[in-house]
Amino acid sequence: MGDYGGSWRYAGGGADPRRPVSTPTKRSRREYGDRDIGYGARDRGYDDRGARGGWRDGDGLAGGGDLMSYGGGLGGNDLGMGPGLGLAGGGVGNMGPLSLVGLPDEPTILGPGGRMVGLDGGMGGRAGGLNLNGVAAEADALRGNVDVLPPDASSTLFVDGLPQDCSRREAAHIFRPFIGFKEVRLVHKDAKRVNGGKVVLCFVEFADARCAATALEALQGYKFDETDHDSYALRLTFARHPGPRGPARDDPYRGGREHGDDYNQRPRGGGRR
DNA sequence: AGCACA
Repeated sequence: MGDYGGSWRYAGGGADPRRPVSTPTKRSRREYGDRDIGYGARDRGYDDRGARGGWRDGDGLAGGGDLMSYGGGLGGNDLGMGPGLGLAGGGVGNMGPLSLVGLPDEPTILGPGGRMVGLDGGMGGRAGGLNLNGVAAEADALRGNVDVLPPDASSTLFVDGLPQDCSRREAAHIFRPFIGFKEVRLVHKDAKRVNGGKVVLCFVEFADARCAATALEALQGYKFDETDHDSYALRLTFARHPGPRGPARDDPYRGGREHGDDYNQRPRGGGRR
């Protein structure tokens, strides 16, 4: 591992100085590549509903970002790059003098700065930025893929399958960890079957459709009570009629776009602050 | 499948 960082530019003491710098970008790209983020691609593998891991990673690192909703892996890679580059930067700095001595006639090595010093300084100050940019670009590309939400996506989730004795607090507890979570509204209704008794429905409000989608994905099939007879499994869908409290005034992704969502056009100026 | 609150 160390050899990699050290040889960032001049592999093995300048064995092949002309060799272009091989950035770690490749590796990360590959990782991005086999990331399975297609929305609703598969049929609910609850097992990977390591939801837990999923949203913690992505959302936690996203930092301002509902944008990263689906990007559980993005954050990770992002972080991975950071340290790596830092090392590289350091390597360059240390190697600078050596390289100069060893290969005085290889200007390209010096890079845009034309001077080792310049390059070094540049790396120090900008390394993060540069590479972050690179990552960001890839993230953007990915995001294009991630953006795909079902036509009926909205910022409100409709949750069914909660136990009758589920409290609002209990329900909220499940959704609170997700980025963009706003509130949960429980509704007690009579079951279709007369014998059925009550059924608890739940509407969960998120900042935007993507946040909602993330939670939906993660919690789909969530077993509320593992020990129970049929072990309640949550069923989540997007609410037909996005909430009154308005899908967050700052929600640009509200509701299905390619959908004649006239009902989505309700006044959102609720003024809830 | 089952969708309420304003």
